[in-house]
Amino acid sequence: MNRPSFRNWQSVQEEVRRRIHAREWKPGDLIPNESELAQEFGCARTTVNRALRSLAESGVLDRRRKAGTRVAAQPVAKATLDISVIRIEVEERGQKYGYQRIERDAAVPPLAISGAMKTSAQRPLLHIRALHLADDAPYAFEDRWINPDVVPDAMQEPFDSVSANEWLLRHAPYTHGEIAFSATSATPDEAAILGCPASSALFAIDRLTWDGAASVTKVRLLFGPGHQLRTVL
Amino acid sequence: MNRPSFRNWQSVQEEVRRRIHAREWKPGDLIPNESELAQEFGCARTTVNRALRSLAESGVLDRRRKAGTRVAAQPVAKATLDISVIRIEVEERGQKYGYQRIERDAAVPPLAISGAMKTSAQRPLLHIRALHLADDAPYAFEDRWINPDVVPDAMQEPFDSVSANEWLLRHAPYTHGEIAFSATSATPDEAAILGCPASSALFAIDRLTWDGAASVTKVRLLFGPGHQLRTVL
DNA sequence: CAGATTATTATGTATGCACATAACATCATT
DNA sequence: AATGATGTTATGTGCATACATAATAATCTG
Repeated sequence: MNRPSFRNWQSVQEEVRRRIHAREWKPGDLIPNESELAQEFGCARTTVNRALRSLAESGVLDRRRKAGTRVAAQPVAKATLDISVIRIEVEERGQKYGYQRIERDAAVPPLAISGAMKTSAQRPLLHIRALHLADDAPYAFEDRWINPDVVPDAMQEPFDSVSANEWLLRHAPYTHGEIAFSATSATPDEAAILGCPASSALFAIDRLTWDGAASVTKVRLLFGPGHQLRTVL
Repeated sequence: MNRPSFRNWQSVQEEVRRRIHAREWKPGDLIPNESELAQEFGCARTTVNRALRSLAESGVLDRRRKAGTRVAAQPVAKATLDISVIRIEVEERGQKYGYQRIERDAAVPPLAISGAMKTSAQRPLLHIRALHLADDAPYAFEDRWINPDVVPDAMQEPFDSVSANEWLLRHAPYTHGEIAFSATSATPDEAAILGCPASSALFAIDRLTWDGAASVTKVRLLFGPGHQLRTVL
């Protein structure tokens, strides 16, 4: 029997996936090296490398120089969440997007905020509270602090029609950030804003972005009961 | 002035990132094509391609054949969550992992389950309920249904010391899956198991995995109040 | 001029080769 | 036997070249 040839990296990847799935290569197993696979598959080593590198990125393989490539013993599923602007998120659900600014002022933030943002405890920050709507119903409550030292232009923005969520993405570049997801019980205030019973279980996204060593903005987004963040594995 | 040369793809990537961050290339802008950049950077087109491809994967650039490469207008932040085995998760927090099986039986699932898993409404599935502990305190409550047609070996497993969470990853290959995050109010039953007040806001992860067209398992993981799922941007 | 055909162009990828680098193995030295 | 130098090996990457492919632009044709 003449073995089929795998002449592009996608088909090599598929074949490797198949062998792992078929348990020909079991979790923890060392697989043949690139040169051997290239010979077997009838393609260049570069092509095999491309396929294996991609599989390593998605967590299926563990690769180490000299040590070789092995099937991930503990296959960590990598779920990639696309965090976009809320307006886009709502529109992609086929709903009408709406926005309401609730509050905008400069204020000295609670210590938890200035601490996390590494700003001076007395320094007033720009504080925005707003509601995002989907089909005229409350969708997400945004509570945001902006560092005016990093984004001075924000002080001139009213954020009454364009959300800070959207404005910042366009005007405030950042280098890195942290994001956390959690569940929280609605305070009476939050419940009133989101139009849900007090103590409802809300889905919370906390995000903190940095431009180098300085924090840009810290935001908490609260989603009403029933909200799901979904993706594929 | 002699321009610096960028002789590896990481430094090319860095330079592109810098230009975008410095607004030399603004969101939506078409950037020079690979050949031009290769010439400017004094490297091969392959190297530029590697850098730009990687940036496109992370959502910073939009690339289309012939149309060229442009800076993403709506930079979607891609948060990658590593979903691993709960035991590993706990151990990585430096805590002692514990496991308790609460229930194991074959039962006809609610319609919501058989519907989602696309199994016959009368078909009994393997039902496991278990508690994961961190430093002897409740950490996560696992409520799982397993499709015995796809994972017959599971019927022989007691799941009293090794969690289904871990056993399945080792013994039940899957091709794809869905995952959803949400917040939910603790039922009295759940509250008792997790040792928290009834109606507490719990963080829920729902996962459904498939092997081709057949569902492998559907699981709901509930985490106690205060639990956060965090990652970097 | 509408619609189909063809050319052009930028990205996508395969290949052979070379060398870099990390990690491990081996052997020599104290 | 501990320590350090050296070699070996598998992956990681760069380069030149060639061709593939998708999408657009230009051209031809009825």
